[in-house]
Amino acid sequence: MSSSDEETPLATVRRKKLVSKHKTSTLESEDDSDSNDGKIKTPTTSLSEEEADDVPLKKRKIVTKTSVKKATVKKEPSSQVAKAPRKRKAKSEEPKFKKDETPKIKTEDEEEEESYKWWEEQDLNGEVVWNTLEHNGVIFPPEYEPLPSKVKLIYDGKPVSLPPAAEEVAGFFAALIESDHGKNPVFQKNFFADFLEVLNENGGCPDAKITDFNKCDFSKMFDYFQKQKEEKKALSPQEKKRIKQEKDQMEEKYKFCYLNGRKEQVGNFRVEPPGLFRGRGAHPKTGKLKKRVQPEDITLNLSKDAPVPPAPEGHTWGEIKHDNTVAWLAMWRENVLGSVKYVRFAQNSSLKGISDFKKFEKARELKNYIDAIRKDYQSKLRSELMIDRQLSTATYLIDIFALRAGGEKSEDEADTVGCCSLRYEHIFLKPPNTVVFDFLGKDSIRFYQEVEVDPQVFKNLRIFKKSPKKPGDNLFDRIDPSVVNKYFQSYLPGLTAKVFRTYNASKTMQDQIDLIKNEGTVNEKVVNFNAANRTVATLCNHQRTVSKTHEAGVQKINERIEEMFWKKIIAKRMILQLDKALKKKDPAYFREIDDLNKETEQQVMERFLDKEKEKLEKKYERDLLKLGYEEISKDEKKKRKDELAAEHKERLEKHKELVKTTKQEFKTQKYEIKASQTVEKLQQQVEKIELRIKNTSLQLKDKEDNSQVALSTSKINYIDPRLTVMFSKKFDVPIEKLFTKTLREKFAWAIDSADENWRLELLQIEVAGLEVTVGLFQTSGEVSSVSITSWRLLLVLLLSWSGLDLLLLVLGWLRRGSKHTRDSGTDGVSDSRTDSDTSGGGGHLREQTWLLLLGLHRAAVRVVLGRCSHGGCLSGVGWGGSWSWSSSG
DNA sequence: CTATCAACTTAGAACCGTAGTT
DNA sequence: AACTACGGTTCTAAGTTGATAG
Repeated sequence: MSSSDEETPLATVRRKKLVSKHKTSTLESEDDSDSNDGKIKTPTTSLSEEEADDVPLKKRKIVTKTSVKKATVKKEPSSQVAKAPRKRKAKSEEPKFKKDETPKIKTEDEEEEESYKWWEEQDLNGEVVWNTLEHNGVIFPPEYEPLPSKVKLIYDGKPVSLPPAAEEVAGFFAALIESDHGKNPVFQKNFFADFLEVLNENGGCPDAKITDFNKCDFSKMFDYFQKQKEEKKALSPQEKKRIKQEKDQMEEKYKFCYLNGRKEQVGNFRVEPPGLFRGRGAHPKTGKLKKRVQPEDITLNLSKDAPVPPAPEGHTWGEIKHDNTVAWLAMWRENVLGSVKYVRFAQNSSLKGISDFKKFEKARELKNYIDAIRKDYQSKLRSELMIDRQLSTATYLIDIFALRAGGEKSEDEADTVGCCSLRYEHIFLKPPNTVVFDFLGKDSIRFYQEVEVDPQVFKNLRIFKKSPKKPGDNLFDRIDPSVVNKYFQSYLPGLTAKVFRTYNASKTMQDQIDLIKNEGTVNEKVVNFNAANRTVATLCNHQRTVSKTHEAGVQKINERIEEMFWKKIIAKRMILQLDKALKKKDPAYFREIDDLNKETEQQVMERFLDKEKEKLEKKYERDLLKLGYEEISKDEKKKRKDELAAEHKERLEKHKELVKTTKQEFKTQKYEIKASQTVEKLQQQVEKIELRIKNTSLQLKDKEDNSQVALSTSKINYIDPRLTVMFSKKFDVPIEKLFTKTLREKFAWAIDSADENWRLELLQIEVAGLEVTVGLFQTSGEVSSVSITSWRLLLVLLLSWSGLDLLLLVLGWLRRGSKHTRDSGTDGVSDSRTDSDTSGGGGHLREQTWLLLLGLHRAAVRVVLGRCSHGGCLSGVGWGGSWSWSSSG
């Protein structure tokens, strides 16, 4: 599994191994034959792992890691100063500034920051992420306010006093007693242990010796919190508004920072308040106390010459840093897991935008390599080297089923897995080639899929499960994410497992959008868009727990549908009652009357009547309550009260009447028909009801479809936003219907730069009868200095270029992104940039220069495309990944 | 090497405000 | 006009990844 193996041709590797050792990690190639698939011929099989040095990465989980690293909250800031920077590029502690840029900070009234378009900038690469950074630090949560003395924890039946610090912790739990966390035994145990610790550190409980969780009754505290919530809710709108305004005002200055002199938003400027750690799934540490973060725990990161924001009264900051190679403003170490928490820039900041853009460009680039990668892993599936089999099989799973990489996890985390950490028990093999995946992935979300796989993948999985492997053992014992990623990088620098998820998600979305017909109302188009979105979410296994109210909601809708159907039937019966002859004329129309059986009808009827009555009662209650708030004399109140009561009584009488007639009608099937209800009117009514049933059913289906699938995660993280923008423009759906305000801000770069023809594909053109796909690359200095003056293909040059034998250099002007076209290259580069000027979309791309580089290499064509933006470059892609491409012609 | 860690992205739950009913 | 279901926002946990320490 050493990387040198990968570099060397297989045969060589094998020979080497065979020489050095009798048993190797090779597979007999015969095992590919159908007759003994999965079985290894030689008894001294390479697969056996009695071979201690036959490189299984490690024996899973058996060795307990000395997890004694014990999340120490370091009290000494200096211990951290000592820590060397972990990035190679940050070798020197000195902040790096681009030579010609002097840090300067713009004054506030130069408010042009709104329109800053980083995507028109030249150089988005490089290790320095900021040149100047100024900010106001962080907001701390309010100090704890002890509960009123009457609100107490009940221990063993008696109210007891607690020192404020312990009371606070008890309160954290009390607030959760009704939730799933509060009922979770692990949560309870962890909470109680930490609670006791805090209690004892603070002098203990004066009234009782608290030792038993089960003797604790938190309900009084819980009730108090509930009451407080209600009081807050009951405040007048003006009061609420005032409070909010005050809060906003005090937070205002923390919301923004100055990044390279431009005002940009800060993301999470509030320090996380203390509380109980809410680990997901079966997390061993769930319920542990997350301690209050002090200013002394916090490291600030800002420009050397930026003013250091004052620490809260009586406090000092833990440390002040000036590291401009990282993108955080403040950090602290959290005590439960010992991990670091950062204060970062907001999603709409340029820095976030840049890395988002790069992410999607990288995924787009993968498109040019995916065929080769697939071809490669297909053949590697039969490799004689165990590591190659595992590598190719893992790649298959990552590519086809969008699995995550699956890094190893420690004992004190929830037991969840991804591709490389899949274990024996996570897959079931059903011959001939069906695999059932059943495991918990990130956030303990279940991944369950029964799928058919490539026969060779099936064979390999069977080999990976072969005895003596048993439950608990890793399926992939010779690879881990770093091995897999290294393998990916041999195709394309920067290619990692997660890029596959991004790529496949965006590709799926584009394919789905391509299937949508441009017709119907805007709302219908949005529904179609969401359906496409949903296929992506399903691919990525983005789930949400079915809300507690879901079941009830569905039932409610179903009941509504039943009720509508019932009313429809009644209308039809009335029609017949008015004109019996109609039944003969149109029997189909009346057939469904028989679909409603007696029992169901009675149920529906009774439910309807009950509901009606309930409505009356509710209204009465509300009216009384409202009366209570009114500021009028007592006498007046009494009078009104009596009036309401009388009114209510009257309504109840009416209802009784309704009950009687309805039941009568049900029994006799004879209906009281008002004069206004003619056959025609009734038929109209039926139509109306039918439409309502249809709509409600659609709504129900949507609700069901969306109940378990979360669309937002894929929309935010996986689907190239330019696809959404393309959809918006092509289908004339306002972008507001597809992106919320925050998403529009986050994806401003996409909204600005994509048009209705935007595609993931990077230009297809035809050169000398060869159809070629052209990819993106990063321009080097020489190329970016080429200037171009026409939008048509300008020149075709033959020149030699670093590493490529022959190069066909095509320079062209392209209008806004590449256009996908199969039959004609020049079309792809075509005209119509005039209308883009009026569209107001993004004029800047007019300036954009496209550079196409086609490398001709023997019968194959090496293809690269450079895209330079006015002398600068947008993409972050290097040369290294160019590869042979056989023409489709 | 291997284990660990910093720094970043991705994730669902909780919370909150409001649009769309009834 | 009140209520409530819902969408949107906030919060913070849980991943990935590549560098580095030992």
